Amino acid sequence: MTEKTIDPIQKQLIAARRNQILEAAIKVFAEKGFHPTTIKDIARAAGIADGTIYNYFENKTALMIGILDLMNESDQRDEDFSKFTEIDFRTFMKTYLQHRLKVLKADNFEIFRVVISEIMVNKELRELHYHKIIEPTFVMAEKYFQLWAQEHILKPVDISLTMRAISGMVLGLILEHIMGDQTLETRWDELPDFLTDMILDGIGN
Amino acid sequence: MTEKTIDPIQKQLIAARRNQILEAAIKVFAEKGFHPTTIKDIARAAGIADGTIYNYFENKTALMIGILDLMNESDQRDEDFSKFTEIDFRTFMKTYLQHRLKVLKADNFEIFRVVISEIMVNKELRELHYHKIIEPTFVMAEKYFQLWAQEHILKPVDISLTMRAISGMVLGLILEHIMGDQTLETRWDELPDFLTDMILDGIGN
Amino acid sequence: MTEKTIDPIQKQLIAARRNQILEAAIKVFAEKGFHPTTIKDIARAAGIADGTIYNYFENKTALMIGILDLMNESDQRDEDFSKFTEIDFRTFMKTYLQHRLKVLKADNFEIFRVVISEIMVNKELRELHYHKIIEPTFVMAEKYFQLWAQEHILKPVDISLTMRAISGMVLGLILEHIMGDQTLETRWDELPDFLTDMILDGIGN
Amino acid sequence: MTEKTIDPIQKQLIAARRNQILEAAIKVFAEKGFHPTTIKDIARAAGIADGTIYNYFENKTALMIGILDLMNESDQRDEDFSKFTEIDFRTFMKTYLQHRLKVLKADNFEIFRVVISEIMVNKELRELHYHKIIEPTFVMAEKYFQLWAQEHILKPVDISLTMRAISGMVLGLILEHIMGDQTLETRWDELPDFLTDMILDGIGN
DNA sequence: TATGAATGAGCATTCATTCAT
DNA sequence: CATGAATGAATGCTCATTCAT
Repeated sequence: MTEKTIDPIQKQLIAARRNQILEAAIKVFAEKGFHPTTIKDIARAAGIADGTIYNYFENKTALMIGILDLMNESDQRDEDFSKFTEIDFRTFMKTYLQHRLKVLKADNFEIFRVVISEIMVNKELRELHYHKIIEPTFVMAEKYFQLWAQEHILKPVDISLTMRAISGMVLGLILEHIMGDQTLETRWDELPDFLTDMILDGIGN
Repeated sequence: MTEKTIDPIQKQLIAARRNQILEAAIKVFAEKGFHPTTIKDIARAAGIADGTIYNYFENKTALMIGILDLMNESDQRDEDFSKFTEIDFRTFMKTYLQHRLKVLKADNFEIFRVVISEIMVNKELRELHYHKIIEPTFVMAEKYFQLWAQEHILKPVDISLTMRAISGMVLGLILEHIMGDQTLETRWDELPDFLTDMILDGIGN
Repeated sequence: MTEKTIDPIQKQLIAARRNQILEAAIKVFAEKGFHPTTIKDIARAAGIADGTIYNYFENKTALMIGILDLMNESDQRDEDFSKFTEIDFRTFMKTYLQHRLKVLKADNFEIFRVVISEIMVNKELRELHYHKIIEPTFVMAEKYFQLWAQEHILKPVDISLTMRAISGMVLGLILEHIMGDQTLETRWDELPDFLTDMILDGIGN
Repeated sequence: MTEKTIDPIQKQLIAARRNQILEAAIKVFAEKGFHPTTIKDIARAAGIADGTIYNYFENKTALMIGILDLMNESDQRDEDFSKFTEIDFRTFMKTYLQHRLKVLKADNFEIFRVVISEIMVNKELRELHYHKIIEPTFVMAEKYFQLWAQEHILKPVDISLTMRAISGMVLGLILEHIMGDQTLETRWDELPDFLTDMILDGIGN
């Protein structure tokens, strides 16, 4: 009997409540991990009732998906390769790495650990993550690499594998950091410069 | 009054039973993941009673630790850097990468996913893994890198970060593969050669 | 933003549900004993789900504590020594013993057995019982005994030990009854008179 | 095929092993209580294998029965009323109470707690205890009380209830001690004299 | 829409007892 | 008779989810 008018104010309220819940979920997941966290934990952290969460998310996994979307959005908000076509490749690389490695600073350290862990093990999350984050990134990056290759800024390398190697290196370093490596924790800020040189010049004599 | 001699036959029986259980655990964890797997699942897969598992492992997490040890052992059995000091660095790098990337072929694909996921999120496992696997590897590798640096086979790079970047790259590529990247699955065998060139020569012109 | 006012109706509902569960627990504990009784037994007897019990009691032991509290409350409701100061001591003694020994009649026979048994063996229950029931009783009784001693109604006996001897006698007789003594079961109602004479006059010539 | 000759040496060995097990059981039960103690605990304490216990005792409850028998035996070894007929009643009472209250000193404090607790709740133990310990004691004691009554050492009281009141008082005081009463713990040794006077002379003026 | 009490399936773990060696 | 590995039934407790109010 209720009209299905799309009330924009309603929409905003819903979005606000969703965010409130997601922020609470991020906080608690980061502290306790995905499995040990209960819906009650999240509800308490959000200052609402357990049941209310189910008005905005289908189930516990949907919260993870929501968090993933949030991360994705913030990535896309930040990421803008277009301005880099003009500047030189070394500067681009440094800036890109700086940006990618910065996510681990501040508070998102722990939630990253939890999200990646769950992605690895949950097929639904994994596919979502791949299609909404990994794949588009590769597709877009490929265009730039082709451009740079054409302009002989890069060697005529295999772009597809190169991209995967570089992004893999970033991911792997983040993981090593997450795993507790002290060296990386101490020297994290040196990485953008160091990696850029290594990627562009190699380590062999 | 019978002496508590350590019966070698007993020892073998115990080791055999432990392996029987661990193999069952690997099989079921790989299929269903760590959390969704029940002790009953593992017992059934091993053809024994639930309780028997607890004669050999303190709890469910101890099974993960056992699997980690197994992987570690098989790594150490395979790994022998000593023969490499003589041959040239490019060959070494290819061989090393071949070896490291090979683990994902065969059946250990899925269990890898599960083990890494759990390591990320379980402090006990994480620390164990770091101290028994990561750290020793870095310590040993560092010696070789220093040697190569002295002989000017390498540029005078920062060894500590270089090692972490390379191993991170391997780890990251494995993860990207695990995450479902089709390109990596198809072209996995090209990686040793490709990565070696990239690491030694860089991609910049 | 809604105030967390303590809704009196909520409070009553909670109290009602607690009592419902406790009554079921008393019933089943009395029939089967504490250890042999399962949470499922109690839930079934209360006509609710297993999990619901844990919304009102932290664990199985907390049910015992709840029962103890219930007994304590009913004791305190009944017990009123104040009216006795005026009347003669012999009458007081008879009335007191009548009251104390009455608890074993009606249905509380079996639950008493179970509760005392568990108190003896569970430190938490034991200390709770001592501080909430035994100790206050002794403190209050001591005042009356001192009064009677001052008025030379009593011999100048050691009040502290006297109280313990009398209450011990009551407890011991209850236990002997519980243990299955037929004589006590048959002649239970004679005890108040009999014990009063014995305590006041002694049995020696 | 084995001969059923009653080998007296065999018999002694069996008795020795039984006692070894019972002593271990007493030790561990006293420490941890009946239910929390496992057969493995007892086996370890006795320095034998789990299964061996089942060659001497049918099940865990049979161990309790064995302990009860042991206590009973030691009681009967100590108890000899015959020498008391000659001496005066007051001395008899003191000696009897001294003996009965002494059991709580030394180590049998904790095991007493556990045994009584289990007797209260286990029908088999309860009936055994009543018929093998309580009843015979009452029967024997009744004879002496009748003698003393005939000789006008006692008032013409109801012997049956008197006995139960006195033994109940002893039991009750033991329980109050067990429950943690500090006064009784401190002044335990005063009880025989105090109780004797109270029982013989009463507390009323 | 918000609530939070009720639900009940689900699971790790324990442990008395058995029995082949 | 001694052993102790194997058994598997049994259970307290958790928690995602539902739904009446």
